[in-house]
Amino acid sequence: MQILKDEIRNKILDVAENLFYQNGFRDTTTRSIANEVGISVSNLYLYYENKEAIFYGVTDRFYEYFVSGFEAFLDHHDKNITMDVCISHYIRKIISTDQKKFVIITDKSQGTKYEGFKQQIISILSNHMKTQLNNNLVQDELVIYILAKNFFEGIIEIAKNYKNEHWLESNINTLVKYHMKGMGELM
Amino acid sequence: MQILKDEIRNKILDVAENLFYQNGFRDTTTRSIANEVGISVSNLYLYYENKEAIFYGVTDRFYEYFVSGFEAFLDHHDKNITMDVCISHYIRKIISTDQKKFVIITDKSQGTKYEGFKQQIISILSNHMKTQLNNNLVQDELVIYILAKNFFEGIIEIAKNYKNEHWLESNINTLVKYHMKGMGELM
Amino acid sequence: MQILKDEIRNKILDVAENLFYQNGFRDTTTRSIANEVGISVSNLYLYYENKEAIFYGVTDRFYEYFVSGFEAFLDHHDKNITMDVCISHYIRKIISTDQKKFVIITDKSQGTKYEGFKQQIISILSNHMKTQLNNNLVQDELVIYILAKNFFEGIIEIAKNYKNEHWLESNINTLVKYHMKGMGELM
Amino acid sequence: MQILKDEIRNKILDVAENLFYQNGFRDTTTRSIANEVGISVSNLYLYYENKEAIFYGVTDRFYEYFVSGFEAFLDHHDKNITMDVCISHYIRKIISTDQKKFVIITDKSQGTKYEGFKQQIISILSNHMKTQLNNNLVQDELVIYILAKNFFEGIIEIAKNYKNEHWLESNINTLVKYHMKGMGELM
DNA sequence: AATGAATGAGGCTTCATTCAT
DNA sequence: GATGAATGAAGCCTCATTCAT
Repeated sequence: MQILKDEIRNKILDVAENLFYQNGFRDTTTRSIANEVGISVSNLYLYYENKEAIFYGVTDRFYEYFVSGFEAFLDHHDKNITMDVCISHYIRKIISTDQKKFVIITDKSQGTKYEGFKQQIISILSNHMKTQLNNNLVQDELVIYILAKNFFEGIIEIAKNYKNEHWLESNINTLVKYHMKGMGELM
Repeated sequence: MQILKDEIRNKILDVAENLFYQNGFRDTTTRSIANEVGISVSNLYLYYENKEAIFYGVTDRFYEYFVSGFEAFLDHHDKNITMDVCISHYIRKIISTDQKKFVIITDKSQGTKYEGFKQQIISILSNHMKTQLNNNLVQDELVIYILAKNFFEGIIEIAKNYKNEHWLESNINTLVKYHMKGMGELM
Repeated sequence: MQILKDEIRNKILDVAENLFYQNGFRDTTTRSIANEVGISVSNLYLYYENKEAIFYGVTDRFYEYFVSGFEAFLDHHDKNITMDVCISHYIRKIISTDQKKFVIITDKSQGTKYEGFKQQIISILSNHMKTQLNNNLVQDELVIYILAKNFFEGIIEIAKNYKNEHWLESNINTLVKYHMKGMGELM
Repeated sequence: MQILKDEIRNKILDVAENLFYQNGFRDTTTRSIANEVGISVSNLYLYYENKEAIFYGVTDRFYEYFVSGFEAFLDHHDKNITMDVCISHYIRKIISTDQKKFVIITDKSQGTKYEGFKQQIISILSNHMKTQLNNNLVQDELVIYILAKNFFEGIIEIAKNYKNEHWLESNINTLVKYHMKGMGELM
C-alpha cells in the first residue's frame, strides 16, 4: 500500500507543478488538481494538509537546493573561471533540471510564503553587483537594483521558453554578455 | 449641487489606484476599496457601475494619453535628437505625471481589458529593435524580446520608485545608456 | 406650492401606471419611476410611503369602482336587456376608461395585496355561471371555472390590445357570443 | 457509489419543480430551494451548475417530449379520427404524466430559454385555427388569437387541477367540445 | 420640499476545507 | 485509504428604503 500511496503523492506533485506553472498558486483550484490526478478532492487532503502544503511539496526541496547553490555561488566563486562563465553554469544547471519549479517559485507564488522570494534574490544580486562596481558614478542604487532585476527576469523568461541544452546555453550566454557589456557602462 | 460628491468619487479612485497598484485588479476586492474609503460596498455602486468601471476610472484617460504619445514616438522621432534622448523624454513625461497608473495598466490589469497591454508594448518594442539590429548574429528572437522586456520593466521599476524630476532623468538616462551599450554587443 | 405638489403626485402615478403596465409590480424599480418622472428617488418617498403605496395610488380607486360595478352587475342586471349585452356594456366601460389599470390589477399585481384579485373575480364569475346553468350534466365544477377564467382572460387580452371604441365593441361582442354559444354546449 | 446522491438530486428537482410551479423561475431563490431540500445553498451547486441548470433539469426532457408530440400532432393527424379526439388524446398524455412541468414551461419560465414558449405554441395554434376557419367574418385576428390562448390556458388550468385519468378525459372533452361549438359561431 | 448620499438585506456563485461513511 | 457529500466564508452586484442637509 505504501507504493500506491507514494505513486499518488507524486502524481499530485506532478499535476500541481504543471498547474501552478500554468496558472499560478492563486488561480489553481484544488478541484482542478484532483480532477487531473483522477482522485477526489477530499483525498487530496489525506496527502497534503492544504493547498499551500501541495505548493511546498512541489517547491520546498528545490528551494533548499536553489538557495544553497546560490549562496555557494556568492561566497566563493572559483577564481579560475570568470564570473560570467560561473553564472552561466549555475543557471543552466538549475533550469535544465528544474525549469518549472524555478518559474513557479519566482513568478507564480503569490499567496504563499515564497511570495517575496524573487525580490530577495534580486536584492542579493543587486548588493553583490554593487560590491563589484566602484559605483561612485552611480547616483542611485536603484539603477543597479533594476539591472539585477532585469537580469534575473531575463533568466526567468528564458526558463519559461526552455527548449534544450544547446538553446539554453546560447541564450544565457547572450544574456550574460549583454549585461556584462551594459555594466561596463556603469563603471 | 453636483450629481455625485466629487470628493468621494475621487477618493474612491485614489484608494482604488493604491489598492490596484498593490494587489492588482483581481485581488482587490470591492470590500477593501469601500472599507478604506470609509463607505459601504453598495455605496460604491452609486459612483461606479462595477469594479471594472472603477478600474477604468483610474486608467482610461491615462491609456489614451500613453498610447497617443507612444505612437507619436514610433512614427516620427525627431531626427535632430538621438533616439535615446527621445525615449528618455517621452518616458519621463509619462512617469512624472502618472507613475502608478503606468504600473497598474501594464502590470496589474489581469481581468480587465488591459490584460494584454504590456505584452503588446513589449512586442512592438521588440520588433522595433529587430529592425535596428542586423541580427544575423542573434540565434533566437527570444533574446531580443527579453531585452525589450527588460528595458520596459526597468522603466516600470523606475516608475515604482519615482522621487523627483532630477532623480528620474538621471536614472532613465543610465538605464537607456546601459541598454544601448548592451545592444552594441548583439550587432 | 400645493399645485406643484399635486402635479408631481399625479405624474408619479402616471409614470408608475405605465411602468407597472409594462413590467409588473415586481419588475418595476423605484429608480425607474423616479427617473422617468424626473425627480430623485428619495423624493418619491415624500409622496408615497413605499413602492406598494404607489401601486395602490394607481389602483385603489379603480378597484373600488370596478368592484362596485361588478357587484351591481351580479345583483340586479336589467331584465330588459339580455345578459350578454349587459356584460358587454359593463366591460366596455371599464376598458375604455381604465384599460391599463384593469390590466395592472388583474395581471401585473404580483407582490401586492391584489395578487389574488383575478382569481377572486374568476371564482365569482364561475359561481354565477353555475347558477345560470342547470349543470347536472357537468361532472366537475372545474370546467365552469375554466370557462370563466377563459372568458375573463380573454377580456384582459382584449384590454391589452385596446385600440378604440369600435374595435373594442366588436371584439368583446365576438368573445361574448363565442362563450355564449360554447356554454350552450354545457346545458 | 453513484457520483452524486440520486436521492438528493431528485429531491432538488422535486422541490424546485414545486417552487417554480408556485413562484416561477425569477421569484424562486436558490435559498428557498436549498432550505426546503434541507441542504446549504452552496451544496446545491454540487448537483447543478446554477439556478438555470436546475430549471432545465426539471424541464428539458419534458420539452423534447412535448415538442415532438406537438409537431406530430400538427403534421399528420390521423384522418380516421376527428381533430377533437386527436387533440384530446395528445393533451391527456401530456398532462397525466407531467402536469406541473407543463405549467412551468409554459407559464413560469420568465428568465429562462423557455420564456417565449407559450407564446409560440399559442401563435401556432392560432395560425392553425385561422386556416380552419373561412374567417371573412372575423374582423380582427386578435379574437382568434384570444381563443387559441383561451383554449391553451384552459388546458393549463386543467393541468393544474389534474386528479385522475377519467376526470381528465371528461374535462378535456368538455373543454374541446365547448371551443368547437364556440368556433362554429365564428364561421 | 428636494435631493445627494448612504446602506442593509438579499441574490447568485466559487472555493478551500471538513465530515461521515 | 477513499470519497461522496456538505458547508461557511467570501466575492460581486441590485434594490427598496432612510438619512442629512
